[in-house]
Amino acid sequence: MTEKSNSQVQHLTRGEVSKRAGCHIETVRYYERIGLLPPPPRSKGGHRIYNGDHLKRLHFICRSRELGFTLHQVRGLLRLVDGDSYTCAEVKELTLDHVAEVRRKVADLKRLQRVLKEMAAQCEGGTVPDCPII
Amino acid sequence: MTEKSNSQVQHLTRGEVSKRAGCHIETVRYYERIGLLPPPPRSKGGHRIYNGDHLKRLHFICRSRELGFTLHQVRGLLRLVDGDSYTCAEVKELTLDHVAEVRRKVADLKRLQRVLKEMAAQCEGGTVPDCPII
DNA sequence: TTAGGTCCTGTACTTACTACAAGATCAAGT
DNA sequence: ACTTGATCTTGTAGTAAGTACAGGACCTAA
Repeated sequence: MTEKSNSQVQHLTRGEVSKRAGCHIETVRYYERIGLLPPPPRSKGGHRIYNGDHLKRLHFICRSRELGFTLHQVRGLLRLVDGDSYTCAEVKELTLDHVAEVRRKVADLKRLQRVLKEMAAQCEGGTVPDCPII
Repeated sequence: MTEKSNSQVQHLTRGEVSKRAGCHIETVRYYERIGLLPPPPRSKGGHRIYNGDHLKRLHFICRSRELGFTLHQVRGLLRLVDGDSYTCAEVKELTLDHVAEVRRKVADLKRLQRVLKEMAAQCEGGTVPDCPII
Protein backbone atom coordinates (compact mmCIF):
# COMPACT_ATOMS: atom_id res chain seq x y z
CA MET A 1 0.00 0.00 0.00
CA THR A 2 2.34 2.69 -1.09
CA GLU A 3 -0.46 4.56 -2.83
CA LYS A 4 -3.10 6.68 -1.22
CA SER A 5 -6.42 4.89 -1.35
CA ASN A 6 -9.13 6.79 -3.15
CA SER A 7 -11.07 7.65 -0.05
CA GLN A 8 -8.06 9.47 1.31
CA VAL A 9 -7.52 11.64 -1.72
CA GLN A 10 -8.61 15.14 -0.81
CA HIS A 11 -8.82 18.41 -2.64
CA LEU A 12 -8.92 17.36 -6.24
CA THR A 13 -9.73 20.11 -8.68
CA ARG A 14 -12.09 19.56 -11.57
CA GLY A 15 -9.15 19.28 -13.94
CA GLU A 16 -7.57 16.65 -11.72
CA VAL A 17 -10.59 14.38 -11.33
CA SER A 18 -11.29 14.59 -15.02
CA LYS A 19 -7.73 13.60 -15.84
CA ARG A 20 -7.74 10.72 -13.37
CA ALA A 21 -11.12 9.45 -14.48
CA GLY A 22 -10.16 9.81 -18.09
CA CYS A 23 -12.71 12.25 -19.39
CA HIS A 24 -12.90 15.77 -20.67
CA ILE A 25 -12.94 18.46 -18.03
CA GLU A 26 -16.20 19.93 -19.27
CA THR A 27 -17.83 16.54 -19.04
CA VAL A 28 -17.49 16.65 -15.27
CA ARG A 29 -19.53 19.81 -15.10
CA TYR A 30 -22.01 18.26 -17.48
CA TYR A 31 -22.46 15.19 -15.28
CA GLU A 32 -23.01 17.44 -12.31
CA ARG A 33 -25.60 19.45 -14.21
CA ILE A 34 -27.60 16.39 -15.18
CA GLY A 35 -27.43 14.98 -11.70
CA LEU A 36 -25.05 12.07 -12.15
CA LEU A 37 -22.42 13.60 -9.90
CA PRO A 38 -23.32 15.31 -6.61
CA PRO A 39 -22.28 18.95 -6.40
CA PRO A 40 -19.01 18.95 -4.48
CA PRO A 41 -18.07 21.48 -1.80
CA ARG A 42 -16.39 24.65 -2.94
CA SER A 43 -13.31 26.57 -1.95
CA LYS A 44 -13.56 30.08 -0.54
CA GLY A 45 -13.22 31.37 -4.06
CA GLY A 46 -15.87 29.10 -5.51
CA HIS A 47 -13.74 26.33 -7.03
CA ARG A 48 -15.08 22.79 -6.83
CA ILE A 49 -13.23 20.51 -4.45
CA TYR A 50 -13.52 16.79 -5.12
CA ASN A 51 -12.45 13.85 -3.04
CA GLY A 52 -11.81 10.17 -3.58
CA ASP A 53 -15.47 9.25 -3.55
CA HIS A 54 -16.29 11.70 -6.28
CA LEU A 55 -13.41 10.33 -8.29
CA LYS A 56 -14.62 6.78 -7.80
CA ARG A 57 -18.09 7.66 -8.99
CA LEU A 58 -16.87 9.62 -11.98
CA HIS A 59 -14.53 6.81 -12.87
CA PHE A 60 -17.39 4.35 -12.79
CA ILE A 61 -19.46 6.53 -15.08
CA CYS A 62 -16.63 6.98 -17.54
CA ARG A 63 -15.81 3.30 -17.59
CA SER A 64 -19.45 2.41 -18.17
CA ARG A 65 -19.60 4.86 -21.04
CA GLU A 66 -16.52 3.28 -22.57
CA LEU A 67 -18.28 -0.03 -22.30
CA GLY A 68 -21.04 1.43 -24.37
CA PHE A 69 -23.71 1.93 -21.75
CA THR A 70 -25.88 4.94 -22.41
CA LEU A 71 -26.13 7.56 -19.70
CA HIS A 72 -29.65 6.31 -19.16
CA GLN A 73 -28.29 2.86 -18.39
CA VAL A 74 -25.54 4.32 -16.24
CA ARG A 75 -28.20 6.13 -14.27
CA GLY A 76 -29.86 2.77 -13.71
CA LEU A 77 -26.66 1.25 -12.45
CA LEU A 78 -26.04 4.19 -10.15
CA ARG A 79 -29.55 3.97 -8.76
CA LEU A 80 -28.77 0.41 -7.78
CA VAL A 81 -25.57 1.51 -6.12
CA ASP A 82 -27.18 4.49 -4.41
CA GLY A 83 -30.17 2.58 -3.13
CA ASP A 84 -29.44 0.74 0.09
CA SER A 85 -30.00 -2.59 -1.57
CA TYR A 86 -28.81 -3.78 -4.90
CA THR A 87 -27.96 -7.27 -5.91
CA CYS A 88 -25.26 -8.62 -8.08
CA ALA A 89 -28.00 -10.33 -10.05
CA GLU A 90 -29.58 -7.02 -10.98
CA VAL A 91 -26.31 -5.66 -12.25
CA LYS A 92 -25.70 -8.85 -14.14
CA GLU A 93 -29.07 -8.55 -15.83
CA LEU A 94 -28.41 -5.03 -17.03
CA THR A 95 -25.04 -6.15 -18.30
CA LEU A 96 -26.40 -9.13 -20.18
CA ASP A 97 -29.10 -6.95 -21.74
CA HIS A 98 -26.36 -4.73 -22.93
CA VAL A 99 -24.35 -7.63 -24.31
CA ALA A 100 -27.37 -8.64 -26.37
CA GLU A 101 -27.61 -5.14 -27.75
CA VAL A 102 -23.97 -5.13 -28.68
CA ARG A 103 -24.38 -8.50 -30.37
CA ARG A 104 -27.19 -7.12 -32.50
CA LYS A 105 -25.13 -4.10 -33.42
CA VAL A 106 -22.22 -6.28 -34.50
CA ALA A 107 -24.51 -8.41 -36.67
CA ASP A 108 -25.96 -5.29 -38.30
CA LEU A 109 -22.57 -3.86 -39.05
CA LYS A 110 -21.29 -7.11 -40.51
CA ARG A 111 -24.26 -7.31 -42.85
CA LEU A 112 -23.60 -3.73 -43.81
CA GLN A 113 -19.96 -4.48 -44.46
CA ARG A 114 -20.90 -7.25 -46.84
CA VAL A 115 -23.25 -5.01 -48.79
CA LEU A 116 -20.71 -2.25 -49.07
CA LYS A 117 -18.01 -4.61 -50.24
CA GLU A 118 -20.28 -6.06 -52.87
CA MET A 119 -21.11 -2.61 -54.11
CA ALA A 120 -17.49 -1.62 -54.27
CA ALA A 121 -16.63 -4.79 -56.12
CA GLN A 122 -19.23 -4.03 -58.78
CA CYS A 123 -17.79 -0.59 -59.07
CA GLU A 124 -14.92 -1.23 -61.39
CA GLY A 125 -13.41 2.20 -61.16
CA GLY A 126 -14.41 3.40 -64.58
CA THR A 127 -14.30 7.09 -65.24
CA VAL A 128 -17.81 7.25 -66.59
CA PRO A 129 -20.66 8.21 -64.35
CA ASP A 130 -22.61 4.98 -64.29
CA CYS A 131 -21.60 3.84 -60.86
CA PRO A 132 -23.86 1.07 -59.54
CA ILE A 133 -23.74 2.59 -56.08
CA ILE A 134 -25.45 5.71 -57.30
CA MET B 1 -42.96 -1.75 -67.45
CA THR B 2 -46.30 -1.82 -65.80
CA GLU B 3 -45.16 0.71 -63.23
CA LYS B 4 -44.76 4.40 -63.69
CA SER B 5 -41.06 5.22 -63.85
CA ASN B 6 -39.90 7.62 -61.20
CA SER B 7 -39.43 10.54 -63.53
CA GLN B 8 -43.08 10.36 -64.47
CA VAL B 9 -44.41 10.44 -60.95
CA GLN B 10 -45.89 13.87 -60.39
CA HIS B 11 -47.50 15.60 -57.47
CA LEU B 12 -46.23 13.68 -54.53
CA THR B 13 -46.94 15.20 -51.16
CA ARG B 14 -44.37 15.30 -48.41
CA GLY B 15 -46.07 12.43 -46.68
CA GLU B 16 -45.98 10.39 -49.86
CA VAL B 17 -42.31 10.89 -50.70
CA SER B 18 -41.34 10.17 -47.13
CA LYS B 19 -43.32 6.94 -47.15
CA ARG B 20 -41.88 5.83 -50.48
CA ALA B 21 -38.34 6.71 -49.52
CA GLY B 22 -38.74 5.09 -46.15
CA CYS B 23 -38.12 7.94 -43.79
CA HIS B 24 -39.97 10.04 -41.28
CA ILE B 25 -42.04 12.86 -42.75
CA GLU B 26 -40.29 15.50 -40.69
CA THR B 27 -36.95 14.27 -41.93
CA VAL B 28 -37.85 15.45 -45.42
CA ARG B 29 -38.30 18.98 -44.20
CA TYR B 30 -35.08 18.65 -42.25
CA TYR B 31 -33.15 17.59 -45.35
CA GLU B 32 -34.57 20.53 -47.23
CA ARG B 33 -33.58 22.89 -44.43
CA ILE B 34 -29.98 21.71 -44.42
CA GLY B 35 -29.75 21.86 -48.18
CA LEU B 36 -29.68 18.18 -49.11
CA LEU B 37 -32.99 18.36 -50.93
CA PRO B 38 -33.87 21.27 -53.23
CA PRO B 39 -36.99 23.19 -52.22
CA PRO B 40 -39.77 21.79 -54.37
CA PRO B 41 -42.49 23.88 -56.03
CA ARG B 42 -45.58 24.59 -54.00
CA SER B 43 -49.29 24.31 -54.58
CA LYS B 44 -51.49 27.41 -54.54
CA GLY B 45 -52.06 26.81 -50.86
CA GLY B 46 -48.36 26.40 -50.05
CA HIS B 47 -48.03 22.63 -49.94
CA ARG B 48 -44.84 21.10 -51.27
CA ILE B 49 -45.17 19.19 -54.53
CA TYR B 50 -42.52 16.59 -55.22
CA ASN B 51 -41.82 14.61 -58.36
CA GLY B 52 -39.90 11.48 -59.26
CA ASP B 53 -36.53 13.20 -59.20
CA HIS B 54 -37.04 14.43 -55.70
CA LEU B 55 -38.08 10.96 -54.67
CA LYS B 56 -35.00 9.46 -56.27
CA ARG B 57 -32.72 11.85 -54.45
CA LEU B 58 -34.43 11.37 -51.12
CA HIS B 59 -34.32 7.64 -51.60
CA PHE B 60 -30.61 7.79 -52.26
CA ILE B 61 -30.03 9.80 -49.10
CA CYS B 62 -32.11 7.44 -46.98
CA ARG B 63 -30.41 4.38 -48.35
CA SER B 64 -26.99 5.87 -47.74
CA ARG B 65 -27.97 6.66 -44.18
CA GLU B 66 -29.11 3.07 -43.70
CA LEU B 67 -25.74 1.99 -44.95
CA GLY B 68 -24.24 4.02 -42.18
CA PHE B 69 -22.90 6.99 -44.11
CA THR B 70 -23.04 10.21 -42.15
CA LEU B 71 -24.90 13.12 -43.67
CA HIS B 72 -21.52 14.69 -44.20
CA GLN B 73 -20.49 11.72 -46.34
CA VAL B 74 -23.84 11.74 -48.12
CA ARG B 75 -23.22 15.36 -48.96
CA GLY B 76 -19.94 14.31 -50.50
CA LEU B 77 -21.63 11.66 -52.60
CA LEU B 78 -24.30 14.11 -53.72
CA ARG B 79 -21.69 16.67 -54.67
CA LEU B 80 -20.18 14.08 -56.96
CA VAL B 81 -23.57 13.37 -58.47
CA ASP B 82 -24.47 17.04 -58.78
CA GLY B 83 -21.18 18.09 -60.27
CA ASP B 84 -21.01 17.49 -64.00
CA SER B 85 -18.21 15.01 -63.59
CA TYR B 86 -17.89 12.26 -61.10
CA THR B 87 -16.22 8.96 -61.54
CA CYS B 88 -17.11 5.55 -60.37
CA ALA B 89 -13.65 5.42 -58.84
CA GLU B 90 -14.38 8.38 -56.59
CA VAL B 91 -17.53 6.78 -55.32
CA LYS B 92 -15.71 3.52 -54.82
CA GLU B 93 -13.08 5.26 -52.75
CA LEU B 94 -15.62 6.84 -50.43
CA THR B 95 -17.31 3.49 -50.07
CA LEU B 96 -14.12 1.63 -49.25
CA ASP B 97 -13.17 4.28 -46.70
CA HIS B 98 -16.49 3.64 -45.11
CA VAL B 99 -15.99 -0.13 -45.14
CA ALA B 100 -12.75 0.37 -43.24
CA GLU B 101 -14.57 2.44 -40.65
CA VAL B 102 -17.22 -0.21 -40.24
CA ARG B 103 -14.57 -2.87 -39.84
CA ARG B 104 -12.99 -0.89 -37.02
CA LYS B 105 -16.34 -0.44 -35.34
CA VAL B 106 -17.05 -4.17 -35.50
CA ALA B 107 -13.68 -4.96 -33.96
CA ASP B 108 -14.32 -2.47 -31.13
CA LEU B 109 -17.71 -3.89 -30.39
CA LYS B 110 -16.47 -7.46 -30.36
CA ARG B 111 -13.77 -6.58 -27.88
CA LEU B 112 -16.40 -4.85 -25.80
CA GLN B 113 -18.65 -7.88 -25.96
CA ARG B 114 -15.88 -10.08 -24.62
CA VAL B 115 -15.26 -7.75 -21.68
CA LEU B 116 -18.91 -7.55 -20.79
CA LYS B 117 -19.34 -11.29 -20.94
CA GLU B 118 -16.37 -11.84 -18.70
CA MET B 119 -17.77 -9.38 -16.21
CA ALA B 120 -21.15 -11.04 -16.25
CA ALA B 121 -19.56 -14.45 -15.78
CA GLN B 122 -17.73 -13.26 -12.67
CA CYS B 123 -20.99 -11.92 -11.39
CA GLU B 124 -22.48 -15.03 -9.89
CA GLY B 125 -25.84 -13.56 -9.12
CA GLY B 126 -25.40 -13.34 -5.39
CA THR B 127 -27.76 -11.13 -3.46
CA VAL B 128 -25.00 -9.29 -1.67
CA PRO B 129 -23.72 -6.00 -2.94
CA ASP B 130 -20.20 -6.96 -3.87
CA CYS B 131 -20.67 -7.14 -7.59
CA PRO B 132 -17.36 -7.13 -9.44
CA ILE B 133 -18.81 -4.90 -12.12
CA ILE B 134 -19.36 -2.12 -9.64
C1' DT C 1 -70.49 22.11 -47.19
C1' DT C 2 -68.39 19.74 -43.95
C1' DA C 3 -65.38 16.50 -41.87
C1' DG C 4 -61.04 14.40 -41.49
C1' DG C 5 -56.68 13.85 -42.85
C1' DT C 6 -52.78 15.94 -44.23
C1' DC C 7 -49.91 19.85 -44.56
C1' DC C 8 -47.82 24.51 -43.08
C1' DT C 9 -44.50 27.22 -39.91
C1' DG C 10 -41.77 27.85 -36.04
C1' DT C 11 -39.85 26.30 -32.05
C1' DA C 12 -38.22 23.25 -28.53
C1' DC C 13 -36.45 18.81 -27.33
C1' DT C 14 -33.26 14.76 -27.71
C1' DT C 15 -28.11 12.45 -26.54
C1' DA C 16 -23.82 13.16 -24.90
C1' DC C 17 -21.18 16.09 -24.90
C1' DT C 18 -17.75 20.16 -26.68
C1' DA C 19 -16.33 24.97 -27.25
C1' DC C 20 -15.96 29.48 -26.14
C1' DA C 21 -15.82 34.20 -23.89
C1' DA C 22 -14.97 37.13 -20.06
C1' DG C 23 -13.66 37.26 -15.90
C1' DA C 24 -12.13 35.28 -11.04
C1' DT C 25 -9.01 32.50 -8.34
C1' DC C 26 -5.08 29.77 -7.11
C1' DA C 27 -0.28 28.39 -6.48
C1' DA C 28 4.38 29.16 -7.22
C1' DG C 29 8.26 32.07 -7.78
C1' DT C 30 10.59 36.25 -6.63
C1' DA D 1 3.61 41.15 -0.91
C1' DC D 2 3.27 40.96 -5.74
C1' DT D 3 3.09 39.13 -10.16
C1' DT D 4 2.34 35.76 -13.50
C1' DG D 5 0.29 32.13 -15.80
C1' DA D 6 -2.39 28.19 -15.28
C1' DT D 7 -6.59 26.78 -13.98
C1' DC D 8 -11.02 27.71 -12.52
C1' DT D 9 -15.90 30.06 -12.69
C1' DT D 10 -20.37 31.07 -15.17
C1' DG D 11 -23.39 31.21 -18.97
C1' DT D 12 -24.33 30.34 -23.52
C1' DA D 13 -24.20 28.25 -28.05
C1' DG D 14 -22.90 24.61 -31.00
C1' DT D 15 -22.59 19.56 -32.73
C1' DA D 16 -25.32 15.22 -35.40
C1' DA D 17 -29.38 13.77 -36.99
C1' DG D 18 -33.26 14.10 -36.39
C1' DT D 19 -38.14 14.03 -33.47
C1' DA D 20 -42.14 16.24 -31.43
C1' DC D 21 -45.47 19.46 -30.92
C1' DA D 22 -48.74 23.59 -31.16
C1' DG D 23 -51.89 26.17 -33.68
C1' DG D 24 -53.37 26.95 -37.69
C1' DA D 25 -54.29 26.36 -43.07
C1' DC D 26 -55.38 23.43 -46.83
C1' DC D 27 -57.19 19.58 -49.63
C1' DT D 28 -60.20 15.97 -50.96
C1' DA D 29 -64.09 13.04 -50.89
C1' DA D 30 -68.83 12.32 -49.57
